[in-house]
Amino acid sequence: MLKSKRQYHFGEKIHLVRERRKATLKEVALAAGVSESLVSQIERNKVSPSVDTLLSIAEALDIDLEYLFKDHKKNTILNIMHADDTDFLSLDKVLYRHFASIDERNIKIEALSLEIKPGGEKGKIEYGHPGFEIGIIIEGSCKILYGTEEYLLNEGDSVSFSSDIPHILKNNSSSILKAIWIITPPRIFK
Amino acid sequence: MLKSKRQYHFGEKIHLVRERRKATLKEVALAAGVSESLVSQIERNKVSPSVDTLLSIAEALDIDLEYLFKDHKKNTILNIMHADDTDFLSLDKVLYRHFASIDERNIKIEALSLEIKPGGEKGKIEYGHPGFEIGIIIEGSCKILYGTEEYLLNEGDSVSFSSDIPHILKNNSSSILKAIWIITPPRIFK
DNA sequence: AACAATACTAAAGCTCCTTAAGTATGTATA
DNA sequence: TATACATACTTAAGGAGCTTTAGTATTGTT
Repeated sequence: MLKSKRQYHFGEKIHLVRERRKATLKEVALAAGVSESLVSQIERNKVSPSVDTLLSIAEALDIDLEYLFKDHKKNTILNIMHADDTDFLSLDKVLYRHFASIDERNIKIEALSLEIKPGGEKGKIEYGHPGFEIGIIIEGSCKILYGTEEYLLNEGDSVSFSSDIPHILKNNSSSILKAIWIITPPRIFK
Repeated sequence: MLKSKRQYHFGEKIHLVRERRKATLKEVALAAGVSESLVSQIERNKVSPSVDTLLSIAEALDIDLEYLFKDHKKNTILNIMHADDTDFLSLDKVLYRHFASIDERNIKIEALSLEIKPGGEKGKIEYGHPGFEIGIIIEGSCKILYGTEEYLLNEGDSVSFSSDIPHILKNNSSSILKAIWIITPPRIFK
């Protein structure tokens, strides 16, 4: 039987994060409960660590697991979208306006502006979807139905929730509602 | 020396998926390139597999890594913060106002409102920090310095960037700047 | 009963992991 | 300058435990 080729390498990633955190091998080893030497060997891909070891180190360095396991080509640079050339999607009484989004390290976040005219609503009460959302009311007021609950939100209020419970945002007032919505993972725009 | 306590158990999850797929130990072992015996031991938590082994098996069974590693004690509920009882932090000419944040499934996101008075600035040009940010200008205008570059942002503009390059936000105008800022991982509030 | 198929167990081999010692660099002291 | 000391990381050898091979147990089929 031939030697097994190691498929997965985490060394560079761990080393990079450790450098950014300005942590020493000793510190990481202590926090992870393993030896300093082992961390060094792993960073240089001398060994393929056990799961327990890898996860302990990831925890010690506060590394997101998905970052470890996905190939990711970085070099994210600054990205500006000006107000007049943002994508937008208008349906019925709701205007979605796409802002910036993050799609790195498998962290996918989307921020968008949301305008709902009086009588309009966003979302469907029938089903939820996996993910999380944050909403910030910039102007106006609205009601949010979350599962069987119902809440009133006014200007300056914010809300965060797990999307897998059905949720719906209703503008029953007589003025327009403006809000910023943050969604992960992105759903509206691809 | 005492036995090391194993922190992470995947046995049940792997076993469950294998049953659902109606696959035998032998089939999985073959596809993963490991022995049948090993798969059996892992499913019964007799051993803590190496990363290579675990990932090979996960691949063979087409298991989503997130499913393997996340604790699913999900009971996130909706969380509302009203405008008048949000935390805030005021320093010099900058007002931070904490909004909602997400801290689930290893996704940590923080949204906050940012107000910078004329002449004020946020960030330090000396160093960056790991993470990503999204900014949306609600009112006013400002300049953003990113590495060696400099950009002008007006009302309605948005910006997204990797935080590990030094960045600074300056309000050189004569009116207040209001913005929504989204940060991951959170830094300002713990 | 005989046979095959699947799952589990025991012992031997191989890899990870630790301990201990080593190198390299920088800093302080005489 | 020389010496001593401290910090950060690497290397080597032995022990712990993952992994394989081989064998046993259980179940179902003809």
